[in-house]
Amino acid sequence: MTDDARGEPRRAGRPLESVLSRARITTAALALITIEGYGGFTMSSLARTLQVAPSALYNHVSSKHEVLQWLEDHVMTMVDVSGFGSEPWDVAVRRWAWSYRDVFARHAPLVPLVAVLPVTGAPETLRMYETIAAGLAGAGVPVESLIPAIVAVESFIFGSALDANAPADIFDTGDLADSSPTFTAAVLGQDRSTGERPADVAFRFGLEALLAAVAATRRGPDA
Amino acid sequence: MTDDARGEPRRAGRPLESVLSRARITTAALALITIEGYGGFTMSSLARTLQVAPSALYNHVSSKHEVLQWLEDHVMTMVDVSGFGSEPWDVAVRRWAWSYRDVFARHAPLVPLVAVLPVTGAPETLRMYETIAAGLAGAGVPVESLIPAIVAVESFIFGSALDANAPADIFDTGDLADSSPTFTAAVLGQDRSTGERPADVAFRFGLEALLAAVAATRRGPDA
DNA sequence: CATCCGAAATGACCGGTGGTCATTTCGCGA
DNA sequence: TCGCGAAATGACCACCGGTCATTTCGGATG
Repeated sequence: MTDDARGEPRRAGRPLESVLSRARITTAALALITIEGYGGFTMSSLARTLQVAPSALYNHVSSKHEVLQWLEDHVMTMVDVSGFGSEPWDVAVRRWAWSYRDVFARHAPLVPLVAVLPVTGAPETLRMYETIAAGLAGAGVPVESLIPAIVAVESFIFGSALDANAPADIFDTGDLADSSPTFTAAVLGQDRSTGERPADVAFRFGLEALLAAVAATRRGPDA
Repeated sequence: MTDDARGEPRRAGRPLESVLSRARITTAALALITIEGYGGFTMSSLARTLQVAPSALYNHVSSKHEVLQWLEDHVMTMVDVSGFGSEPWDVAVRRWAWSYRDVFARHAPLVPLVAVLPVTGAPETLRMYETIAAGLAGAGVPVESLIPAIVAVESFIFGSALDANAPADIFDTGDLADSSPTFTAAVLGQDRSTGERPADVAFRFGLEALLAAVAATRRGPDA
């Protein structure tokens, strides 16, 4: 064959003006989900939003799962990493973690995906990881502790994001209260003096615990 | 009347007295999932396993979601709480937490359900909570700290169960390595001297951090 | 200008899903 | 003996994600 861009990165022929693209699909998906929720998010509804036949989507996307992966990577840009570089490391981590949890509490169905999604093909997610890793490394966390620390905090965040969607009466023991006296007492004995949601209290407790453990791994700026 | 001569002589005459029941459905569901995985678990396949028409299930169950909730409660009995009452509190919690994570790593699709499932109607789950609460209370954890502590540890376990299903190369930065030097170095710099899986290293790190925080809330037996 | 390439959109179509419903099948108690 | 009612049935539904042969049409080529 000649060099006329058969498989060239330069598009040989660009006949139709890209009605569909990763960015457009992702944006439309996010808009649709924000309005309708994940329950109403189907390939048909997404196509309808884009003024396109459902099957046209499959010229740009290999599966619905892939759309959700794109969406996940986009959602990750909403996580607040602004503390890194401008604040003490622990303040930055707190701001990041709370924001991270809040964002994915609003997108809980994405949690099982992001937990197993390779960073390849998720550039925004990787960008966030780089920011966190650099921030922690700069704070003196040794290289070999970086990944375990990040994964542990992240796992806690994912679980907490799911938990944040639990109904308020999740621990109502109802007519089984007799068979679980200690637990029932614990539910009743929660500190309700601050107006904080129970899920937030638990999140603070766990986050501070992890923060302390990360702090304990730190080495001074010199060797 | 065309239904006999089906190999099974006692096919007919079974309509009364519990051909289907919560226990039977749950057991069959677990067996089916153990063999086929969650991908192959449908109401049709479940009904086939039970030698019953799919619609017959709906006389005993209101939705597939409910079947999964029953299953979740049953799966909870596989979590090892044997340490409570026979071992020091921290040993008991460690055994429980590792077992809890392992069980739900094998049943990851149930994690988003159990995270928001009210304990009412999940008696086995409640039994476990009671055991944990009593164990911690007996160790001196004050009542008002019980729920936050349990929820925090549980959230961490759920997130870690999802994480345990991540592919080994999840952090492979590939051709984006240049743009994420610190993170890439961290991935390469993981301590591989022990043969432990990265997910296990992270889980240990987080669990010990939470354990230390729980220990810090303890009060002496008096007061 | 006439031609043709090929990426992208189309719409019919597929197998399978969870779920509903009118109907039938009996064991059992009156 | 007979009818009640729990339980199983099978046809049926709307909708899902996904496939495929076909059509459209902008733009590069000569």
